[in-house]
Amino acid sequence: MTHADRLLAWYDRHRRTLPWRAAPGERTAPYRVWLSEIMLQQTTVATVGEYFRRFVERWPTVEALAAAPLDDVLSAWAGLGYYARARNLHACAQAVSDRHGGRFPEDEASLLALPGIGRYTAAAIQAIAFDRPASAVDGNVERVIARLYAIETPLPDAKPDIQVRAARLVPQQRAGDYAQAMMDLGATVCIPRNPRCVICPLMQNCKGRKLGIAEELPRRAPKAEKPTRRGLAFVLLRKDGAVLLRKRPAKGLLGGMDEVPSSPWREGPFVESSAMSEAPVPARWTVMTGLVRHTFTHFHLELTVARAIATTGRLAGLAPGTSWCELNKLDERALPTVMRKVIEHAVKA
DNA sequence: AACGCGTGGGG
DNA sequence: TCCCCAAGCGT
Repeated sequence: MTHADRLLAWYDRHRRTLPWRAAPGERTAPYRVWLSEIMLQQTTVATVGEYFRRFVERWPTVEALAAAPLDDVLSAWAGLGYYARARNLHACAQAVSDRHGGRFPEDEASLLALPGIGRYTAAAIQAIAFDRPASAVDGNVERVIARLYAIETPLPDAKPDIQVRAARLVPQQRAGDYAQAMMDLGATVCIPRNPRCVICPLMQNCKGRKLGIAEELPRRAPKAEKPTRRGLAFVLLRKDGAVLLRKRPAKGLLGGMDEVPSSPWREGPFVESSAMSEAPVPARWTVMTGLVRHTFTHFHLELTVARAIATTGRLAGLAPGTSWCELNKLDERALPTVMRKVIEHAVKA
């Protein structure tokens, strides 16, 4: 019995039902495979579920998604993080509609040419949507392979070796099930801490287990410490319960998303009086007690929050790119989580 | 080829 | 409270 046979037999018994997963023996439509894979990049299954359902209900086809305004896509994506994914998702939908007549290509080169589709996602789409024997190596598979072969080289240096070994195991038959089985194994059995080796279908083959070092693998290069940036966020409220928002630049951190105005976020000591000079409008700003803390990929953020009530006279001439949004309609806006926390902090206190 | 890029849950 | 890390990609 080969590695793939053992894994597929396990998968047939333990296959999970997921929103994007077709019934046994059937294929998920390429649009759904693609959409779920983009959402699942660096994001947990539990988080993605509801977003996936909302997206496919609102945009049932790639052409519908391509026809949507980018801002609608960003709003629907709000909270999922890594917002470049949403921008690329939209661009990719348009490319598939325009270049490929609304059908996803099956070959690796064409897939890799689409925005937001890299090595892993191209392989996952080939395998899951088209049952082609492509090797999809994500973080789960890296862990499984590193343990299976007791690869002691730390990531990311071990990646080429892992890629080669993973590719050698891919079966010609049931490639889609195999790809999902490897990821499921990593997500439910060969987990980062306290791996459940005793129920693992590959236990007999696992060199890491034999050596007693499975849980320590994969080793990783030490990561850099995160600096802390600080700033002052301005929540301007209208008496009827609306808040002033502005649009962030199209690229970079939270690119294309909405935010409340704020002073620049900088490392080092926070000087409230100088930050206050960045206020979007002259008003009686009240500095709230407490801080809003948020951690991004590469830095911690501590925002002090100032609040003011807008007087009707100065509402008209606000800077371009700014707009009012009623507090009960914030869900419809492209507000990242950090900004929801800021507004909540300002309103509830 | 490093680095920039979000967020939430678990230990 | 903190650290880890998750179905990675673009530059």
